[in-house]
Amino acid sequence: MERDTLQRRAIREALERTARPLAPQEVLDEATPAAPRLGIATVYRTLKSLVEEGWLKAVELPGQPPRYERAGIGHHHHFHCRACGKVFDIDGCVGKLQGMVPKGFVLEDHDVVLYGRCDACVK
Amino acid sequence: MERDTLQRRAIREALERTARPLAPQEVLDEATPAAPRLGIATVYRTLKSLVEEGWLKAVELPGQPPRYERAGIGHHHHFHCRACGKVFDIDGCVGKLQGMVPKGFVLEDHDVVLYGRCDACVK
DNA sequence: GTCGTTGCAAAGCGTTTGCAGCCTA
DNA sequence: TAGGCTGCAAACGCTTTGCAACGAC
Repeated sequence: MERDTLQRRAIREALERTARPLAPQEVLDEATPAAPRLGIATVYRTLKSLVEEGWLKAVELPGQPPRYERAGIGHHHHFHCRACGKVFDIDGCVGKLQGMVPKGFVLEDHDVVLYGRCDACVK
Repeated sequence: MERDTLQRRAIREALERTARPLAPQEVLDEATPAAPRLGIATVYRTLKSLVEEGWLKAVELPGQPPRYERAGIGHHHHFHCRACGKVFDIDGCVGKLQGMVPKGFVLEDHDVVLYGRCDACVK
């Protein structure tokens, strides 16, 4: 069913090697050295199947193309650098969200996205 | 410079009439009755200029097409109902965000999106 | 009459899909 | 060898742009 190919190995390794969420194009760039003729279509197909498999998680940010990171790293949020466009994982979580919900509404989940400059871009 | 045309009046009125953020296609649907030959290109162009003008604000939600709402209603966040898909404005704001930022990073802004069911869908 | 504005169609851009050939199991 | 996997190119959906006609001032 799930075959072990050079391309999938390269894509998985690219995602394991990088600690931050990657966009499809970034995955292609990271994986191409290990799988030279890799195409963007294969990246999209592989990312989709890895998400369905539960190995990957899609990270959706407002106004941004989806990015992907390894699943199972626990509840966290994201920091989006306005200078370089990279997305970083943020530990910790805000509180008092329940109090913001209007009467009669049921709160099930939440997203927090921080914007600014990463340490590399501040310099 | 800024001319007063039937199309712009129709688009502005559609956005004033509706209390929630509207997607471009929703704006077209709302404004077409008042401006019959209105095209989607004009909607995009007008929304863009209304944003630049400061009259409108783009509302970007993760994985969603951009929506637009009137600017100047103050800092707030959004509640996205998973049942009906509508987006509601939420007053109030979380705290302690600065403490979540990694060392060396500069925090400039943030987004909070709440997910759940609105009062109408809970019933 | 000038020139900003509009509608249409074509072009972009990121993502998905069809298909013939390739390669894993 | 069978059938899943891949690369290429075409198809897609949404947004932007080029252009000639239109209409506000």
